[in-house]
Amino acid sequence: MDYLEGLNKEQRAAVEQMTGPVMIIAGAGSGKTRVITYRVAHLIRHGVDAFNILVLTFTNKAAREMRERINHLVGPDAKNIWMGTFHSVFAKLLRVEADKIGYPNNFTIYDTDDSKSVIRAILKEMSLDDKLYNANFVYNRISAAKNNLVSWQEYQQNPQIQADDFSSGRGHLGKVYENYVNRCFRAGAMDFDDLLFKTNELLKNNPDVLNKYQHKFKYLMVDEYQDTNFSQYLIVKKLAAVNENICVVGDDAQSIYAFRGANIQNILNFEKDYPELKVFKLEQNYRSTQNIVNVANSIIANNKEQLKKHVFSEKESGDKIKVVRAFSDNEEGKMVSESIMQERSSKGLKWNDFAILYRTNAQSRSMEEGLRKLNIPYKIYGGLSFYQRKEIKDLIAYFRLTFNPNDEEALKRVINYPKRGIGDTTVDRIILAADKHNLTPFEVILNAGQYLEKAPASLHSFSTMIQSFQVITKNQSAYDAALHIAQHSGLLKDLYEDKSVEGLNRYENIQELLNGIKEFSEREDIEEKGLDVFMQDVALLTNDDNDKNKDADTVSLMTIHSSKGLEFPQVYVVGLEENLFPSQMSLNSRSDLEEERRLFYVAITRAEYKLTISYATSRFKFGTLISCEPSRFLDEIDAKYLELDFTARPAPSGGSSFNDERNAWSRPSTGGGDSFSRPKPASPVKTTSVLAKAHVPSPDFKPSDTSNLQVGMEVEHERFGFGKVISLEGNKPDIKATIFFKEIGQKQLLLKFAKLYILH
DNA sequence: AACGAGTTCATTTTT
DNA sequence: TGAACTCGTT
Repeated sequence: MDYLEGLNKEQRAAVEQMTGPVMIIAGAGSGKTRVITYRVAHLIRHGVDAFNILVLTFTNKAAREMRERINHLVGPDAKNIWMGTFHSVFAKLLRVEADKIGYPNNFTIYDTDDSKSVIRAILKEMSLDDKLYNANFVYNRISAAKNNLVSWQEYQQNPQIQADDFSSGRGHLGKVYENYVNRCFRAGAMDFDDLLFKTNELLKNNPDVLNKYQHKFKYLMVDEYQDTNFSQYLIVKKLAAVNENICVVGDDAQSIYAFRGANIQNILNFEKDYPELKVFKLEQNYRSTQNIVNVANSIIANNKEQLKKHVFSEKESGDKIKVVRAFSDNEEGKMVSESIMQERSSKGLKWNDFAILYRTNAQSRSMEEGLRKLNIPYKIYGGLSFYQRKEIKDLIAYFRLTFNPNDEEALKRVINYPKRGIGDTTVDRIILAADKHNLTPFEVILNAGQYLEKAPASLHSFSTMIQSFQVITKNQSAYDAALHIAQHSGLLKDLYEDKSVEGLNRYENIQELLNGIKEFSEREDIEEKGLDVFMQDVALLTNDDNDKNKDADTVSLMTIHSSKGLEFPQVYVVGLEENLFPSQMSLNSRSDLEEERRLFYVAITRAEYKLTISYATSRFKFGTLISCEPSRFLDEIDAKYLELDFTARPAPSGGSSFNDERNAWSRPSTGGGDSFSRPKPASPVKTTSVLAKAHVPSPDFKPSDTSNLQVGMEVEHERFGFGKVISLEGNKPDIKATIFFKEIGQKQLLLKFAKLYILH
């Protein structure tokens, strides 16, 4: 068992505890992934069948990484382990068992945009105030309900929830929830939360199914357990109920997804659920210097809710943490870039050794600018992923529609893109008819003549096209089918004809997707490689699937959230300002603020030996310059670990004690004192439209019937004023009139739209 | 039906 | 700043 040699005592004990309920509390940098992968390897070496192991992670990346490492330890057997994110594993399971819950097994997975779009449509149909019923708000509310396994029926019956909704004037939320669920069901679609919600439903209502998977998954492991929500918690609990070989790994200090329903209580519940529980604490940090670990500890000590543990490092104490102040977000980017440039050359490092971490994606811009100016290669992780780009979603919508014509969001997306003369009015009529006859929109289109008053021929050719795609996908490889659809939908041509820079880019992205599909169809390691199989994973893929130049030497830029689990020799955490980090949204409750603090903890503990923190005293937000206060988190760090670098601007007269430094955090003295206080002019000059100086129509202005309009007549136009008809051309409804207006000159107007009052 | 100009509004984090 | 939506013109 040579591989056990590389583990410390606690790690090894955790690995060797193969049966029964196990909880591993793993401090940052304590070798958590190592323990999980070794533990899996250990199980397999002790005769556990890989088919009986289920490993659940939070991100695709973690799953991939783990699979690679396990593969390395145990060889090809690794591929028989069920390993993946909660969402992907249970999506797979649901596809097998779909019929038990009345879903087709080719169900579509709606992403957040799709879900919100459905909600918007419902709100519109119910004519609810879209301020009060903001789609984002409604989505989050429904999502929270699902994550807590509250069905729409329960939602509507729960007095507490109803009281809440009524008191906030949103008494219809329960009905919206109901309609949303039904609409998704009709479309054969599940949203992200459904993948877990429906799994619970499935396991609850089908004892035989539950039994089957309880015996299949004899050994369960859950990574990042602190990030699980109630829905996930319950699935795990149910699956583990027979064998109770369940091992969860987590760190309460790194719980940063409560906003998405994650519940720290799950760790506490865990102890209650399994009295036999064995707990292992991994407290030695192998990643960072003592200074960094100490700073992290001093930050997290401000949180009330946490499990007791003592993370320590035996590495050297290392450099102090550098704090940099800039006077603007752009300067912050510049200073960080210069620092990276300098560190790299003086220490002979690679770009790879650096990461810039920020709270919000929007902050990447000023960083990018700084890096670009110095020609520093960088890569942004996260942000909007490849699969979220419009053109990619468009093509994928065609694929989706081909496999599931009931997919309403896909339908709405492509029915008139590229333009084929099926406008909003027609689409509205289709949906209306679908509601009325209890059909799916696609079924209405198929029988347009029967259900619609007037059915444009374009509808028929559209449905014929989709049906032809269905035939193609049955008979051709994923790549050939995808290419065929891209071409025959007209999408490729439409993009090709757009010669703008962005258009070119979009075209290339489509090519890239097609290449990805080609690679997929040529894979040796899987049996089924139809386009439908490719599609099953797409909705769950995120940022870094097509990571071609993974090994390129670049500086990494990402949000702190997506940095979890990673490490870099040198880390820059930027934007340490009140209302940004901690985020404005977190200031209302203690628990939200504590989550921000844990986020800061995560950021700090990414660094191996050098950590730089920066903030700006002013920054652009929503296009306007605002002045910023340094973050309260800075005050929470013991000053003895810090090295202030305020060289960019003269610091105010230097106080020597730490408390005096509170002033030093603040704005550098840029001469006149509060130069940032009111950058806005007193009068917010409202952009008065051109209408301001337009013609004011006569008080009794009303449009005349213009069907008998003649050349030479004098007319009044609501905005263009008085004029004379010069000529008339065209026929039937498209008559175009050339009119000379006194005030603004000659204009051409289409009579069917123009509102004209005939004077004589 | 399609397009363009203007307006409003929101920005935390991700499967 | 920008995406998403509305409104008016062709």
